[in-house]
Amino acid sequence: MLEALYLQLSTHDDLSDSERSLLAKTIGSQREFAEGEDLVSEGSQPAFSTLLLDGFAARYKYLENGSRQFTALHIAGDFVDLHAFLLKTLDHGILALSPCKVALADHAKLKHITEIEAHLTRLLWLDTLVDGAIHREWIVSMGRRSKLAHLAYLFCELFTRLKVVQRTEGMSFHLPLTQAELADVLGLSTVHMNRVMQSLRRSGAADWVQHTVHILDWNKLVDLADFDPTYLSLFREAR
Amino acid sequence: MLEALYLQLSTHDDLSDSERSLLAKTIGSQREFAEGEDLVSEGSQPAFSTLLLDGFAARYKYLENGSRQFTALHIAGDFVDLHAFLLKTLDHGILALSPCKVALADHAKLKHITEIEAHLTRLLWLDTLVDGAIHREWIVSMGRRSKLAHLAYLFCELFTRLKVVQRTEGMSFHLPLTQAELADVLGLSTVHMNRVMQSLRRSGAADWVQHTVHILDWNKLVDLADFDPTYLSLFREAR
DNA sequence: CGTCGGGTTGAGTCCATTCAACTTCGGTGG
DNA sequence: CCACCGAAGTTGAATGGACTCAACCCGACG
Repeated sequence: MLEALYLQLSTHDDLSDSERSLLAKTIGSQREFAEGEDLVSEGSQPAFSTLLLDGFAARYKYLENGSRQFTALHIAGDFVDLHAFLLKTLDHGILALSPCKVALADHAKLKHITEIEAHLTRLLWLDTLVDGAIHREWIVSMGRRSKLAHLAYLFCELFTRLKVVQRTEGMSFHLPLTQAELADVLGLSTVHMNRVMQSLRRSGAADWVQHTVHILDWNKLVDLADFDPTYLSLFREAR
Repeated sequence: MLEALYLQLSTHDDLSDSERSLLAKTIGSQREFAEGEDLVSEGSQPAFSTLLLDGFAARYKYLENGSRQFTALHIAGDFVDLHAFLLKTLDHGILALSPCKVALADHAKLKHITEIEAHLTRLLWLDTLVDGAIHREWIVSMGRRSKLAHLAYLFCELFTRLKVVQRTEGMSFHLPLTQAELADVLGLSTVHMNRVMQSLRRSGAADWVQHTVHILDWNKLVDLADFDPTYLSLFREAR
């Protein structure tokens, strides 16, 4: 059940059997959410953190004027609100973009891990640090990349992350969003999102049909995006 | 010497004397950097983390086309690359925007803290989580706020953070950047940065002369920015 | 006194937005 | 069975925002 989490953590460093079983004991009840439901709502102070077992979810924030911005996309194996364990109050909501299966980890048990298992604590900490590294890349994309490059970058990142948790098929992956939702990732209007997508299609680097992204020319896509996966820390090292 | 760090950490939760002295023992040599120098260079694998004691610094990333984006601004008391302790390889550089005084914390000693002091570990972890929360707000600003609102937001954030470490004077604070550097924060051209700044001045909410920001009407600035400081976790709570 | 970095201004172009219309497709009820 | 409906995608036209390029101002400094 926790395979995807194990895959993610063990990409960064060795994960011992005792650590795996401690994690398993920390994870409590399982739950399912329908597409469009909030996994966690804005401003809440949950007593547990949510581990995404399957599906796609997004962190979002609404502004006064009603516009919405996604600040992160989450996939299987992501601890979508591990940070709430210490932040206490969640400053954003988390939305299921597809049907989602999740498991809940009690904050008290997470705290217990920090008391007795320093190495596992560091791995969980690292998990939130990679999250931050992804945020930084998004900032770079929004500030200085062209919209086409930003989109290409997003596809590179998602493909790389999904591959870690074995959710790719060849050079394709499932991406069950609408163009309007993607627009809220890139900070675009839906109309322009549509045009940027057409421009990516015309480039021949990738395509997106029936909720599936097909990468037609990886090198071209990486080149368009100026993509460098270093920030994902995908190498095993003592932490 | 570590006053600013203590001020920041104790904003989130009580910081005991023994924790303070452990931190003090962790911090090694002090160093000074001139404006324009790199505190840490991109792609490096430092064996220590850098605590900013005084001055302004920025994390930056260059793209292939030569454009630059700042992904964070750092002030006194910020552990500018605490995350490098676990990420190992730094995916970005850190630049001194003013003369900077820093202190270095050996990674081995930080690791030692995680082995013996769970509560302090959580506070340091939290420090990096607040960092992430700030990133998220920047993403929202870049994606969905108007440029004027984005600038107003930045001033609100900086004022709030600087107040914690007692670097404000009344409703003013020192901000030793050029407009070109601010443009690299907001993701704008220098020309447009200049025009947005004029627009902010005309609004009467704030002004920026001789490297000093004067907040003339806090409520109006907050309103322009749609600013809510929750994400900075500025309340003391058991963590 | 000349130079240089930083700030400011104007003009022209291109990018992204809004608004509105139209298509396609799957679902649903008469 | 098919007519209708709504959600998602696509297109066109007009507006306004942001960029580039270029010029110019100004104060600090050698």
